[in-house]
Amino acid sequence: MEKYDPNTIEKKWQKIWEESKTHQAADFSKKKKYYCLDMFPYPSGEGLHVGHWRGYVFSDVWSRYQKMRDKNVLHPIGFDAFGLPAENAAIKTKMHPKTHIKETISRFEKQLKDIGAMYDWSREVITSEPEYYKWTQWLFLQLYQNGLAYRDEAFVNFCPNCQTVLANEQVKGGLCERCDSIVQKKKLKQWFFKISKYAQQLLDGLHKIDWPERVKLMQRHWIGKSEGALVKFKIVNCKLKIENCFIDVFTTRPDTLFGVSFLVLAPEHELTTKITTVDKAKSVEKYVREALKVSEIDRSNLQREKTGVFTGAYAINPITKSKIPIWVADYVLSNYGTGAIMSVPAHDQRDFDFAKKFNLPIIQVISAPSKKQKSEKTWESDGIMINSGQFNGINSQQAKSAITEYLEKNKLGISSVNYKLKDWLISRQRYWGAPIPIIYCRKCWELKTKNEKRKTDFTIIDGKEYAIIPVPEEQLPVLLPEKVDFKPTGESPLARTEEFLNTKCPKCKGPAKRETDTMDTFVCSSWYFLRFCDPKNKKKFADKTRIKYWMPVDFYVGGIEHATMHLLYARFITHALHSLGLLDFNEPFLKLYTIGMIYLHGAKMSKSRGNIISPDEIIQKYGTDTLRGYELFVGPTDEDSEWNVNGVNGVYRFLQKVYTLVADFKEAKSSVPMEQQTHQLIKRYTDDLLRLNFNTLISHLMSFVNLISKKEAPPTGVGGIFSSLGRAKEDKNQCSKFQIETLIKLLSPIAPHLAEELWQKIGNEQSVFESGWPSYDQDKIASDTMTLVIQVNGKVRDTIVIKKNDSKANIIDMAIKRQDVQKWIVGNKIKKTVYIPFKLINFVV
RNA sequence: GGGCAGGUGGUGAAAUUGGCAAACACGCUAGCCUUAGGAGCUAGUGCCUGAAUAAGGCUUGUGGGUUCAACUCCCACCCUGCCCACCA
Repeated sequence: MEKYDPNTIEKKWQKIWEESKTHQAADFSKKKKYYCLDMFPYPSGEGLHVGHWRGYVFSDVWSRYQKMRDKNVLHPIGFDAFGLPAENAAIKTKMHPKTHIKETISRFEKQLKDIGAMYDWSREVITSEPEYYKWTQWLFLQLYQNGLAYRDEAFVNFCPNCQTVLANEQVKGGLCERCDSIVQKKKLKQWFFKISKYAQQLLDGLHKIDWPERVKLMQRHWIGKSEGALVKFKIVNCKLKIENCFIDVFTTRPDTLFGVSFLVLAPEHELTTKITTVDKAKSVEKYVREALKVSEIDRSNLQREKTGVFTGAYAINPITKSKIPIWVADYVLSNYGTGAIMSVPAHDQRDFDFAKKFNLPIIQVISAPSKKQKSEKTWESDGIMINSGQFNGINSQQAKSAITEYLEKNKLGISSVNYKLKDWLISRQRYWGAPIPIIYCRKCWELKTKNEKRKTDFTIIDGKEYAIIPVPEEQLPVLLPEKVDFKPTGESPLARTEEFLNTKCPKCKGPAKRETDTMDTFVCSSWYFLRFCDPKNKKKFADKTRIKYWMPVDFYVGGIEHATMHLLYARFITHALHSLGLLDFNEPFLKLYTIGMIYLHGAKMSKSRGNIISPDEIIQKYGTDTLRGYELFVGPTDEDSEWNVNGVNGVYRFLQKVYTLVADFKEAKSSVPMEQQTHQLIKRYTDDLLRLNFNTLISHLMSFVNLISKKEAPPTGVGGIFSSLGRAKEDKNQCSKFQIETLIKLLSPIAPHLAEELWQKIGNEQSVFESGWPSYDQDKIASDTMTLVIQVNGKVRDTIVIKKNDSKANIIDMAIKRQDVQKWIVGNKIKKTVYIPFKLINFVV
């Protein structure tokens, strides 16, 4: 008996695959294309653990299946190599990020090659290579030239630990997504991408993509569309220019306009200081100063008591014409709506709390259904309008549009849509990223005529204006200099590098300064799937016809943590490039599959917790195929699962069993043993595969192998999925070639090395992956006899074997006569008989 | 506070979507083999009552409902995880 030696087999086949270039995808083919993509990893010094492997195995099984379905499969891999993790690790190990990343990538490459996946390594991309980031910079320029990238001063998120600003998406619950530090608000001049312009498109696009509902929902929430009205409140005794004497307010409840008893401005609101009366100036100034010091998490703490201060100013309610006070309070957010609200304490809990605390009037304008209303509470739902002049008596839902119409007619407001989605802040004060290809030129600014000086075209550095000059495309890439003191200080390390900072203006050829911030790594990863279509292209980000052939990605596999980061950014960039006429589709990923996390001892695997299982050791002991098998077997791939160290051995035992079964295989003398079961196996396996239930695939194979290695038929009715079909009576290892070939083919996506070896062993010269997917014959699955369950009052009392063509009356008669059935119905009258053909009979007594 | 998942043996889980709950594995028990076993093979293994391989009862978070029949559908509640969170 030969022994299963995974390490020899796996080395052998990996070498053969590599030498024959079998995994290289051909651009253009008569075959149908299939683009299956993993979210490419960022190489960290920690290496991959079995949790990371899960997704790679999953996508590879799917890719190999597609290949056996005769598709032209593109299954590429690369590295998201710029960014904080790499840079921080480099600082820690006192290495240059470039050297560090080189080492970690080569470690990752080895680990990824160990998977035995059908990656096309000839297309590998590394985002920190100039050949790649040249096009990331080019992308920036496309957006800039089309008004989709701009530099502006705003209150932004700053991580004091990472020493850089962050995008909204990278702040989770007031903490830095990377390092969990408390994020501070700072007013800074930064680069933004205008993702907000695409809010509606990004919302609409969700309808046409096959993504998990959970992810779509997260994106919908993040985009956060609200419909309502913008209402103008005129400021009383305003000393500003007349057009500035209004406070704009966004509300989703125009129906409550008669109930507005005061306005509240956010501390950051530009009018706050301008409208404050002299006698209140001191207290308002103090309040604003203190409010800006409070961190975002403290500020958004719901338990916190409301604070605020009166500005001394008043406004006019546009509909009631009554004079209402204007307050400042930090419960109003500056970055949502207009940064100012109309307060309706009777119908909003927050306004109610504020009104109670500062003793402000509460005006009820919607009557709640009598019983539901309690005196001390607000009523936030619909009801009948009261205290609302001509709108009294109608439903508050109708009042919404009626009042909005009234406002529009009288030029006091307009209906309006608001989104939570804010523009994407993409500049970073860190070293290890793609330099922003922008130059600031003082001379060009001075040369401009007065009416050419638009706000978007200049920036202020050290109190002086500079013209913003994009680096011309032919000068790309703007190389990231290597000799840099890259220690993060909150200011860009590149600003300390004179030879980078000082440059020549491409327009006027005079001395100029470079932008010294680098781009958020998420910019690099928001277009890499396009580069895989044509990774070596030196003239374009990718050739148009190649993109047309391969894109969009058919199947995208990765973690759910990117739901409102990478997956949103990549969609935005694709939508943007589409609107610029550079792509003829706008959704990059047709189908998305999210991988669940692997837990060990009830906790997420992580180095800091010390509960990491490394694939390397498992491979050494059991081989890659076993690990691949267990990664699937551990549980449903889209759910979190607990890793069981012993479970791996079960898969190993199974593969060993398959190996000996095939190695000792003697063709059966009898016609075709267990033909029916084999067809049934193909059906069950393929059905589960198509439903992406990969965790049950091996179970089916195990059941099948258990069945064919039985020596004798066990008594009928004993467990197992094939029990109703009877068992083999042939001697052990007397199989048909059909049976063995089917087994190997079905096993091949999961255990490709073993499958290739066994395929060769039974006399095939071509690869098993060229052999096509087995098909089943429905007629051969159907059986002449079936096991029918007999219930009495819903309880199983017996089973009988019936023939396909037995009549209903005949079957009921047979069933009723059974001893185990008689026992329960004797002496009772049968009230009802339920017969479900080929399934069961239920007698109700 | 809002939203979304999920809750099945000692463990990971399965159930063709309303039709035999616990497939397949892990673990455990017994036996065989072995100098030895963290190897292999064979058998058993949801829980309770029973000497039993007799017979019966119970069981999918809890409580109700619909149905001949519910892990599956409906209602209420409890617990766990995730996302968002003073978003006007």
